[in-house]
Amino acid sequence: MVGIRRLADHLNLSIGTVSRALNGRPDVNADTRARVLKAADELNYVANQSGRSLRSGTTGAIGFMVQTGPQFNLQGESFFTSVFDGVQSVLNRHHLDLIVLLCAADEDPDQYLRRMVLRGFVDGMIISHTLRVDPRIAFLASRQLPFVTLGRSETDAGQSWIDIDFEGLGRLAVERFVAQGHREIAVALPLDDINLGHLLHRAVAAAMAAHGVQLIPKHVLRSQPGDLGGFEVAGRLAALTPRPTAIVLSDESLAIGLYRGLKAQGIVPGRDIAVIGRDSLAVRFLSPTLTRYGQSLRDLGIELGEALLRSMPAYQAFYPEGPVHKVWPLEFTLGESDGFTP
Amino acid sequence: MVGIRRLADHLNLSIGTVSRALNGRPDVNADTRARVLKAADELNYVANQSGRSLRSGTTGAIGFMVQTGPQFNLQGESFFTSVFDGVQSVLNRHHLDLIVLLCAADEDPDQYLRRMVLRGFVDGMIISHTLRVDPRIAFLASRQLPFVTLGRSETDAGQSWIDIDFEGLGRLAVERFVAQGHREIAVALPLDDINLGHLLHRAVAAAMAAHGVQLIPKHVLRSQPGDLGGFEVAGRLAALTPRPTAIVLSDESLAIGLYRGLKAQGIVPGRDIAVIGRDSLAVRFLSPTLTRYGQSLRDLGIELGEALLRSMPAYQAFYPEGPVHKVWPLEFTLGESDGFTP
DNA sequence: GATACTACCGGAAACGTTTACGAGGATGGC
DNA sequence: GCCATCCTCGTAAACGTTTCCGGTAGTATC
Repeated sequence: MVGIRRLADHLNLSIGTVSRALNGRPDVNADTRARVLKAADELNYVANQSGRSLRSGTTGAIGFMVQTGPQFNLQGESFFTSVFDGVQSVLNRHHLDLIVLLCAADEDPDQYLRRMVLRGFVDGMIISHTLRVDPRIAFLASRQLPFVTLGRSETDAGQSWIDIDFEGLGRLAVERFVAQGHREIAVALPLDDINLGHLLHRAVAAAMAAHGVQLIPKHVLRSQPGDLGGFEVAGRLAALTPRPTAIVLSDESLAIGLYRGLKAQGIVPGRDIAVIGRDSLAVRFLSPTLTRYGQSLRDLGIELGEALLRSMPAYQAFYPEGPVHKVWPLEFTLGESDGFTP
Repeated sequence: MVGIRRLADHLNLSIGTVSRALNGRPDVNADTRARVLKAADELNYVANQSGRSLRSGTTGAIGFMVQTGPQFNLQGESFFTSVFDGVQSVLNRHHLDLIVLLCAADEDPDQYLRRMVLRGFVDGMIISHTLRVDPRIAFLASRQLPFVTLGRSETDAGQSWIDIDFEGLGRLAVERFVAQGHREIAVALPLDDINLGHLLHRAVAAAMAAHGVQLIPKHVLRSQPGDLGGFEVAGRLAALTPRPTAIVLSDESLAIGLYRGLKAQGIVPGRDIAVIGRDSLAVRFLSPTLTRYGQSLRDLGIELGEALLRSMPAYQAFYPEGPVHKVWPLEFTLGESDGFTP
């Protein structure tokens, strides 16, 4: 292991000068800097991260916490890789690296976040899957660690957030349904207190009410995300009498299981029921094609990365100050699944 | 920020004693230890990771490097979350945390690994997507960092590896095909030099030769992974004259795009062509159902985690010594897609 | 030619922790 | 009563880096 001391000895310089040269400080001669960089490359010296962090208090890494496990199986995935890609492209411009912290399904997310933050690996955090009331936000704020959330929350610590337009999804889907004559409209929501479920629920109810239709409590179908949840929803949907004639889905991959479940019941989307869902790679291959709302996840990731940098003092020279609150616009894709009219 | 010094002052102890108490060293009184733990909890003291790593040379984190980006989009995902889950369950038993390092598609994997390792975040590494000749293995070995690979490689540094049985996949698929009378058999492989492609290719050719059938070079279809690759393969498959009557797929999600592409050509799996693929969550909902080989990915992850711990000196008291080389057994699932006989 | 200033560099402290070493008291055996 | 042993704890030296501070030249100013 070659440290800065050996590098300095090799160059007949002091470690202070070597450090300054490597870190681009102004008070070092251009020639010596070149010499130092050359020698560092030859001896392939790399600064020890622990030493550096200990002294400077920064690590150069940003954490992105996601939840995983059986119930989040297919769901978050093509989703997250696109978002990661966008975030990374921003961070890399500033020599920051993204590390993904995945909380296992059997672990408490609050505890997990706490542990990872206190470990001191990261200079900033991005958290997703925000709950309507989310203790993680208060914790991060209390630690004064820069962070942003993917998803709004009613717990507000003044942080930036970027979110998907679940309210728009609910409103637009309902308006399509109502215009086609539907009155028995259902909505599939997550089980837990994740905020997007609340937003979608409220938006659907409001849009229906605005058209003089009522959202029946029995038509609010809560389930696990992913294909299994969708399958289960299909069963419960088929058992309802009268059966709803239309349904809007909260989760990207609910549609897959829903189609499978409906098929088992002899119900064909677009012929026997109208379905509007969210876009993802997997649902693009459903037949009949799904009518859906999506968004550019890579761009969303870029926005997320920039919002984080805004909140980090070291980078506020590059980005305008102040928190970002942005609801990402929806992109509509017409499919065959909402062709059915009652 | 409360450090060990403030904690020691508060307890009227020396920082040495406090450190020993917290780290479970034997030479500290049981009462004082209890006192220390209590105070640490109350003042919610958490050891600074940089200081600890600097002194002890360990971080308590294990890295799992995966590649992402457009061409790895849907593919690796339900796959990896299951593997991660297994790895994590092992590591957590020893208070190690898993952090996921994802290499963007536009970055050189060797450079990325190098950077992350030299950053000094991790005590050990798991790498996947092993190439037939993989410089990362030599690099990790030269750094003497404990590591294991998910996937064999011809670059051998004596490390442990766990792999999926691609040779079995090729052999068993071919045997099924041949028994059904197929002679024009194709195989879909990855584009790059990833070792699994080589293994599958060789196994298919050998199994066919053993039955007096020849693998025609034009029937080796190389493509990107994922649904897009599968779609492309379908087009090239349909263009071949005479068209192969059977195909075996290397990638978990090729089947999705393949089905879509075949459908566009009016070719139905199980009726016009026999298809055998690999299992994943997404392919389970194809229609006609896919005949496929899979494996318990969570168990594979557990094995992977244990293999890594074996190679770390600090944990060799818990696990038997020596490298692990394990080819994971296949689980067969009969579907409708290989029902076609020429 | 004295002063002021600049450019560059060395010295040394500090970051927070672990751990080798030794000191002190208590205990035990003879 | 003495020596050996054990238990418990304090002291201090590391780990590798960054950064403040001061010092030495050299140059410019008058």
